[in-house]
Amino acid sequence: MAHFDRIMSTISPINGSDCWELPIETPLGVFSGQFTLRGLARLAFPRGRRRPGRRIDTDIPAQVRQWRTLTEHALRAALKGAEPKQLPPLDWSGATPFQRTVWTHLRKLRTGYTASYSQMARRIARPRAARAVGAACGANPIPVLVPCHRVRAANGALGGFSGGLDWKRKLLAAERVQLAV
DNA sequence: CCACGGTGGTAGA
DNA sequence: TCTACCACCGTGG
Repeated sequence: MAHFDRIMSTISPINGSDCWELPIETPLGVFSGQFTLRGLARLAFPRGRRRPGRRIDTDIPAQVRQWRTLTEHALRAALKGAEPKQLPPLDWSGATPFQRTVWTHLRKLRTGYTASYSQMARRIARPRAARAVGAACGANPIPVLVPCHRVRAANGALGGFSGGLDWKRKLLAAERVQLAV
C-alpha cells in the first residue's frame, strides 16, 4: 500500500502528528513501531534485513522512548504466548468508530482464546456484520498486541491475516491454540 | 464438497 | 451519491 510506504520511508506525520519509527527487537525478528505523541500508532512485522528507524535515532522524546521500551517488553511476552503486563497508549486517532469498537473488543480476547468473526459481530451488537468485522480486523494497525490473530472463521478454519497466515499460525501456536485439522 | 446470495463498513471516484 | 471491494456465514444442492 502506497500510503504506508510513504510513511515508512519519510517518517511523515500520522494523522497530523509527528511520528517516530523505531525498531522493536524480538527473538523472531525486528518489528517496526511507529509512535506519535499520542502513543503507538502502528506495529509492523519484520521485513527483509532492513532495520527500521536508522535515520531518526536522534531527537526522540523521552516519552516515546519509554513507550518503545514498553512495546518491546509487551511484544516479547506476546510472542512467547504470555499476557503482556502493560501496553503503551494506542493511537487510534485515524480510525472509524466501528473500527474502534471492534479493536476494543479484540483486546478483551485473552491469550489462548479465540472467537469467530460472527461471534465478534454478536459481541459488538451487530450480528450481521461478520464480514465487516473481518475488514476491521484487516485494518488493525497494531497486530499481535491488538490480537486480531485470535479471530477465526466460524467453521474453525484460520480465516485470513494481513500479516500473512504463517504469522497467524505461529502466534496461535505460541498460545497453544488447538487448530482444526 | 461446492455455489450462491445476504450482508455491513470502507475507500475512492 | 454510487460502486466495488472484503480476513464472513448460513443454506441449499
